[in-house]
Amino acid sequence: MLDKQFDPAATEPRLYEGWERSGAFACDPASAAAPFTIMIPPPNVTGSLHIGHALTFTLQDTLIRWRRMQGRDALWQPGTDHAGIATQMVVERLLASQGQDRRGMGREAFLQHVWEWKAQSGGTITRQLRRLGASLDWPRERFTMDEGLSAAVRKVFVTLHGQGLLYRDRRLVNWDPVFQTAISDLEVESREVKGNLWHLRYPVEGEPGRFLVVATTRPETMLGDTAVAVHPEDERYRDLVGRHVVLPLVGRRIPIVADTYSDPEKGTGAVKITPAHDFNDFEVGRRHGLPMPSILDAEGRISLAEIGSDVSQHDRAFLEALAGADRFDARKRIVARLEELELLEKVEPHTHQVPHGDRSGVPIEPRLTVQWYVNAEKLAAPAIRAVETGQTVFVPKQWENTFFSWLRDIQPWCVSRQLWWGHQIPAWYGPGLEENGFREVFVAETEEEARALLAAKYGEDFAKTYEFERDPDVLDTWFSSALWPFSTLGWPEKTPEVARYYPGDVLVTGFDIIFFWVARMMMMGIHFMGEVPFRHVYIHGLVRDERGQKMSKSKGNVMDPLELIADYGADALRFTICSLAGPGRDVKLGRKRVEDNRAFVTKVWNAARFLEMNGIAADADFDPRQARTPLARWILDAANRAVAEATASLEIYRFDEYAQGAQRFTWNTYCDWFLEFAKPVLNGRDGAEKAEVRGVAQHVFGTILRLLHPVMPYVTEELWHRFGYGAECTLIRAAWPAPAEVHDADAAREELDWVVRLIGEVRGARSEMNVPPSVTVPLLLQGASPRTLARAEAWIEAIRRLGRATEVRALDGAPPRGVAQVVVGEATVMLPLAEVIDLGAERARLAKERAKADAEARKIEQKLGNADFVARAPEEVVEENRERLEAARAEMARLDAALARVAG
RNA sequence: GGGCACUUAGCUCAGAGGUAGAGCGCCUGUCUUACACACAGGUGGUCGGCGGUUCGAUCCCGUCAGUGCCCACCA
Repeated sequence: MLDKQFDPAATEPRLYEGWERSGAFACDPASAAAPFTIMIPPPNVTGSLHIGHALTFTLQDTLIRWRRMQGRDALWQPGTDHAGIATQMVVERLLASQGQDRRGMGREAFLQHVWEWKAQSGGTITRQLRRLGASLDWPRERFTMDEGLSAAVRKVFVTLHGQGLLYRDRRLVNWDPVFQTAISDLEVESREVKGNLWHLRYPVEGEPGRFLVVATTRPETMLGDTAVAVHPEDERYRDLVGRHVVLPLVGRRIPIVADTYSDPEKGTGAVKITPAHDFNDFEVGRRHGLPMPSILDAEGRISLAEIGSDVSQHDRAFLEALAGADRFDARKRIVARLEELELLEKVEPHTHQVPHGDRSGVPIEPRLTVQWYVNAEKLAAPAIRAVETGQTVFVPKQWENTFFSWLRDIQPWCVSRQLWWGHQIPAWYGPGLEENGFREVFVAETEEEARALLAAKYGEDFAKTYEFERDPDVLDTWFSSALWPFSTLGWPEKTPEVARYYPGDVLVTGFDIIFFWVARMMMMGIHFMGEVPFRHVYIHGLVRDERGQKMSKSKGNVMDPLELIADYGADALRFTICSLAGPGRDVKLGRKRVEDNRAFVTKVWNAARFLEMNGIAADADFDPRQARTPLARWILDAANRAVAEATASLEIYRFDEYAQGAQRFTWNTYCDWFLEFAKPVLNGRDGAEKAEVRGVAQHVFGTILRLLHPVMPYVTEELWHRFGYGAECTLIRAAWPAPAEVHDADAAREELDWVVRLIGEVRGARSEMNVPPSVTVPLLLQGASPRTLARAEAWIEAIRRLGRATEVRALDGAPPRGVAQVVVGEATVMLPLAEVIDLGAERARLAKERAKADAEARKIEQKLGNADFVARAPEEVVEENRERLEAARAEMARLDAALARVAG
């Protein structure tokens, strides 16, 4: 016996273990079936499952389970990401709480700690993925810092370097003063900051009392100014071009240059140029051959190292006191000092966008350093073409615009990070200098190979004793993530997996990593594999709370998927997510929604209990083609259509349509109508009809279990076994339902439609008249055709039960006094309710029905009265309207007759 | 500043050039032997404004307004 309710907490983990143990998740490289591949977007190894994960992984699992049931050789590749900065940050914080710091312990000891942390907490997210029901091929799990994946990283680095697509350059980078590392453009986010615009007076050389006023939001950078730029056509400053100002505090003599970068509309029209601390200024500096002194160190503190060996530093005491000051502190002190010197013209409040490190949350500092860059422009071109030509298609399509807009204006990708946790750059420094003044470098996959290169240049003897210094930097985490679609399959080895599972079928992810990850996988995939990494990119929205607010810790509206699973079961959460996942829409998730959908899980469970109570179990011998009763043919036909719609929806990633459609069929069609129609038959005499209804009940229930399995795997799997459709944990590999051949489905549909309409009308009238269900009455048919009477006869038991009727028969003689009446097709159905109903209310009800029909008729009359419509609209549309008009008029006539009968 | 999306019932959202829909909420009945996490019925919308195309526009085009998001030189 099934328990009164499904118990997810007890059942789900048991089933998951069963699946995993039986190898149900495993792909089969030797299979003859067509592969279907999804690469998991690898979560941070030390992370834990949040609601956004629940969304993306539910969708992926739904696809994988569905394709697996379709007989595809499904691979959902699992794995985790080392997440350089994020992980290093976590471990550093942990160490700090123990009074330790990484610099104190050194690189090796620190990395030891990170690996320990990974060993300790790295299993969390994979455990949680299991709890969600994610059917990943676990034995294939990879980690971005596995030996294999690291080999792929080295191979790619060396290859790109050899191709000239990866190189060192000295230019401004986005420097994060907290983590003290370069970060890429993507790791920078603009935040609106309320600051000031300080107007500073720079004394014009040789003209005492004359000042050139510059406006700046960053007065502290003035120490590094090496020019002032004005627009070449700006009349106000024309005479100053070519002359100099004397930089206050520092005393440096700096030129006034003409450059179109200067915008006469902005500020004062004269802009100070600090090439080492501003991206635009850097370009101006390059154009004018300006010196580029850095005045801030790695931590964003004032450094005088490059400031003034060649200048007078006429405010030497102030500057020396300033050395080592934090940039924001320095800002205050410099402003105060300039004010003292009457060099501060004015201060205006100014709100502007300031780039911040996305992890550290502090303003980034442009900093002049040597870093490794990837020539992204070269790699981007084929990636753009692949999407233009449809080799990879985004769903929804509009995300392609986003993809294009970024790639078409892509900047060199800074891939080196001054961190310890990550793939250390495979480059070793030699004794010499290169032409550009950079240290001589040997790039190779191993130190031996690098040494061989060194030997080739300097001789064996030298190479034998030379102490190599390896580049201490590591690579951007996204460098290894970009290789994920093939590195996980064993590349650069020529494995069967690489041949079989690359390219993947679909990448499922959020729009927030289109640039970080999708675009880079496209670039690397095409470059190294010669083919796009995936055919489709399905982009889903964000999970928000029920009011549409972004979830955040500070708002306190964060939902924990594991808590929801604990409270309502994984099936309920998964179903909720799927049914809300419309294309291009955020998922607005509330606890109530999950609770509501738990009711659906329960509904399926209860349908099963009903079958069980009637002794109905799986019966493989039932043949839908032999079905002859209208009820069986009708539900088989409805199931066929439900399956076809579900399949079509999943094919176009309409998870919402799939989930809602499957739910509608299960609940409204199978439970509310089919099972109700089945009850009288099941309670009746044994015989062919009863046997067929029993057969079709189990058959369609089996279809429902399969239909729902991708989205609610647990409850369906449990019932699959309990009802004998298959052995334990085998639904996961059962075949996706195929349409059954149904004998004359149209006739069955037409017949059942009539029964449903009749019962619906009768229920509606009774309910509106407030007739209690305990009162049962005969249904008297007036004007019914012989066919209708025959149908009424055939369905008498269902009509009695669901329509609260005692009998159904043709009206003979005059209608009784005090009837409620409804019109169903050609017939008027009378319910003699003289004792119970209020005639006035019945009149009002009929009048309302009549008004509806009347309005409908008028609308169509007007349309048909329009000569243009009749002449120009397609004939079938005109004909359809004529038919509808006729039907509306006929209904009105019947309602008029009904009204006449109850006229007071 | 550039771009994308959205605006349909109280709420969350489907929708098709030709009869406006679902779930939730609300109201009314019902503990009808699978299910009150249920059953039955009902209320509720000039489909954001204004133009245009069309026999016909909620749908296509233009425009305006509002909302959200992404990108973009910290004067």
